[in-house]
Amino acid sequence: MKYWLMKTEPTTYSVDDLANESDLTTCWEGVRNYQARNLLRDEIEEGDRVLFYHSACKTPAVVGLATVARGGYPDHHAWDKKSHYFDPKSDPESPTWFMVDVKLDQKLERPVTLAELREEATRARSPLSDMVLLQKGSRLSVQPVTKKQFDRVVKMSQS
DNA sequence: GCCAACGTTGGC
DNA sequence: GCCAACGTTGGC
Repeated sequence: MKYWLMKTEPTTYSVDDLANESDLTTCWEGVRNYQARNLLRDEIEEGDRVLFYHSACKTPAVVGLATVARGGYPDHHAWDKKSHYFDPKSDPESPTWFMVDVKLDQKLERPVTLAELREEATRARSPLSDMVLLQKGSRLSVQPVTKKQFDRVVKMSQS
């Protein structure tokens, strides 16, 4: 099992939106970055765990835990001309873009803010010290986290 | 709203 | 293949 962090802008799609889905599940469509695409297509599998992160908002934070409900499959929005995510270069015969399904396990009791993550990362031997999210210039919308990082973030949400 | 960092595009 | 211009991300 692997661990990931997925970013979403809450004004576009928030953890509450996911909580309001009838089956607590949504497809993670619209990723249009090749590095993230490769993860979605090749690495992310059913059962993997996800930190659900709110970005580009007043208080960026990990706000929920989710599980991958379906591994990588073609993002059909790419060839829907009416979709915001339409991409004329993506061919249904050989899809360019992929997505996964994620299911919400729980909203965190307490969001773990980016500021707290940064602070924790400065502590000696913190598992967060090499967290991708905290690296300068990092803006991958789907990124790997280690089990230790995942567990630490969960623990921070409980204290 | 600003701006640094990064990714993509396209002329050459 | 280089690189300038442009677009996007996302913290602050």
